[in-house]
Amino acid sequence: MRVKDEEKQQALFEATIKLVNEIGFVSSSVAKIAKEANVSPATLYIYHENKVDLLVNTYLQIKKSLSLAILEDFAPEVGVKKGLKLVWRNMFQYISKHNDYFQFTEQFSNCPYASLINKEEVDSYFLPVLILIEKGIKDKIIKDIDFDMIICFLVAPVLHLANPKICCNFVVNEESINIGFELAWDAISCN
Amino acid sequence: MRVKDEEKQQALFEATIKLVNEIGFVSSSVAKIAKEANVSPATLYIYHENKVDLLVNTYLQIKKSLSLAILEDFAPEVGVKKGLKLVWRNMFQYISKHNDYFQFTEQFSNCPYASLINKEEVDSYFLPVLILIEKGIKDKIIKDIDFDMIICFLVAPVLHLANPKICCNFVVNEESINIGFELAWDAISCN
Amino acid sequence: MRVKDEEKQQALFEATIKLVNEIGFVSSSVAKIAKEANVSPATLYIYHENKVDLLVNTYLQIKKSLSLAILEDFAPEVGVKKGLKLVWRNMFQYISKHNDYFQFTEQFSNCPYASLINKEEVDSYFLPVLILIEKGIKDKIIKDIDFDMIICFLVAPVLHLANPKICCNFVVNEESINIGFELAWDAISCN
Amino acid sequence: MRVKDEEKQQALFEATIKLVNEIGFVSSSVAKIAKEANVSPATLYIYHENKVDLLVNTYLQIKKSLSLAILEDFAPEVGVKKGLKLVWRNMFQYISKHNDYFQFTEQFSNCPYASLINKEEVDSYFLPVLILIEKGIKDKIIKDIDFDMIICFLVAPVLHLANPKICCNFVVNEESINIGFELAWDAISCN
DNA sequence: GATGAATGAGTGTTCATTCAT
DNA sequence: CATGAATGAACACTCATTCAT
Repeated sequence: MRVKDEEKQQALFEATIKLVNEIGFVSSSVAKIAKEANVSPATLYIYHENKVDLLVNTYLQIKKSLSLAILEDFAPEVGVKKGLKLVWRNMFQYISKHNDYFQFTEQFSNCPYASLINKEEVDSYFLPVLILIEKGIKDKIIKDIDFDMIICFLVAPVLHLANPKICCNFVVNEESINIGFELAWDAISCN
Repeated sequence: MRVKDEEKQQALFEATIKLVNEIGFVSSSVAKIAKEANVSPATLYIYHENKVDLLVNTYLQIKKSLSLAILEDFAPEVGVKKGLKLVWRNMFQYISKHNDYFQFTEQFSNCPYASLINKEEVDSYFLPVLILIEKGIKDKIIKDIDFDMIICFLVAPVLHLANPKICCNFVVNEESINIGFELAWDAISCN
Repeated sequence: MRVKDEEKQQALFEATIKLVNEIGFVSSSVAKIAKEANVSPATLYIYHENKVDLLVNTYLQIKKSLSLAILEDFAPEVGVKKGLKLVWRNMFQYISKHNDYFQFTEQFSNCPYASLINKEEVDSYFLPVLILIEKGIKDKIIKDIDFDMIICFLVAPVLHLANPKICCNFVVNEESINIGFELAWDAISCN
Repeated sequence: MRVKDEEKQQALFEATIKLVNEIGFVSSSVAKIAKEANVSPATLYIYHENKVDLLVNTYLQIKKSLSLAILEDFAPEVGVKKGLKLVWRNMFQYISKHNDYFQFTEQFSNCPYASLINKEEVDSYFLPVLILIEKGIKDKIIKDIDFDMIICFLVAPVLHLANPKICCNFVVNEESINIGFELAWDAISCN
């Protein structure tokens, strides 16, 4: 993989996301993606080993940018609840702004290529949040239960609400974001 | 004249679910599905108009059977919390038992074919639960907020926890089911 | 071939002609023809050995009916010119009335199945006309040249003019039929 | 980057003509044509949008080459009869030489794809001949009747006589060509 | 580095025909 | 006699990938 033209690289990512969202994995052929990116199919293979590699790399790049967005202005010092609330709001805002990225990852997460992802590495992007939760548990602010369970009530509702395919009526605004967080907080916090 | 063979129909459904789970939508060709079902590719087209029709019908059948399982022993008279708890437990048990069905629907829900589903019809399968929640709101047992939000905290965590691709460590047992429900209940109930 | 229901037989012929004209040989499958004739594909095979047999039989039936139409009111006694003129007019009238039959035979004559036809048998349907022409040659009313050449100037123009695919503007009426015959007669007669 | 191979293009045309003549439109599959042309089926689609496009383009190329052959040495100055006689002879010679091309167009003209051809454009190839005929009519050398009728007696007999499927006994030589033309001329000329 | 041509293997689908009733 | 179910083979076409330039 000889990297040269950053623009082509980016055009390929965007073409991939756009096409997969519009016509799905099944119909998104290399030829179509290359055309959408104004690039020859052969060129695509300079930047990615093969088709699966392209998809995986696209996924990883999105996850990376998501983690950056989520941790924007994040400061553990403000306390557990305030910290998590910021993360919660950042997630909603990122997803609202980049709904196409989000749709892509949702599709990708549920397809067999997902198993090619190094989950631990992706998780590490979000480490500061995990540390804050652990602190919350230790300080008896958050219920002392299985970690997956906590994450579940913090993440799953966001993905559910923000997914227009599932919640087509849900409106994302400051108020609904706050209400949502209060429910999540009621679920995981000690009383 | 021969008569349509119910066994073939069923074999097709099972082959579809198995293959889609194992190799994904992209690689699940009609030829492979037919072979897995011990049926000629041409025969598949007697039972389904085309490949998409096969996938959609498979999805609908699963959703139907899920709704039946969820509502087993359901009796609104037992009260809001107990009623919802039963539903919650039924969901976990169904998903544990039929993890392959569940995986299929998760993939399907996030692929473009999902838009071909009449969502209202599918929702209607679960109507009794919706009515119980509405009663809970009216009786001030459940928070008076957007309906989607309530559903979200009741459904999304189940799908999240039960999905081995996401929560590979989570163990489904009587205790973890109960804990999960208590969190969900804390989220949606009036204190 | 066990013949029983004359109606089904006829329905099959008409369905074949209609479909071949509308969508061509290539797309006219046995299944479609059977459906058009309100008959099961399997039933078709009671009346015809296979698909080619169906097409050939359809062609032969049309040729037979054409020969009957052409020879209607034919009487060699009226003389060579009057006799041929009647035949000429009968041809135009038959083709105008049964343009779908005609289109079918034109397509069929130019496809490889045509070689399966016993040309001599078909020609024999039109024997009286051939005899009249021979008489015309003997009586020095018609030019004494190759027989094929005579037939050619009597038949080819009709097929050409009556074919809406070639002569889309040509109008078939009493006057144009007469003019056409005069040209043909000028061509073949001893001035 | 490789460059489009003119040889492949030509091989495809010839394979198409050969196969369609030998086994007909119905049996001439893309796979067979590609094999005959020593080319991958996929390659065929680089040169032609689809199968119909291949057939249409083949037809058009033949018509173009026919028009060039017909107008070879054509000079309106030699007069109407001599001019048309040259065209008549050129047609016979071209058809004799390229009987396979001719057979293909005969089949094509009578199949439903024919409607995809821009007839006016094809006609324009032969414009000089049409102009000569018009001059003949104006000069009262040719009968003043419907144009289609004139064309019919000039063209249909050639196609008829030259078609070995119809006139299997007819021998094309200088004498028979002349005799044929005299008949045609007797038909259309003002005696 | 970048490309369009080229391809064998595969796609979803339909085919002519036969089978079991 | 009549049928719809059933099928292996074939269909037109597209695929991910490589090649020659």
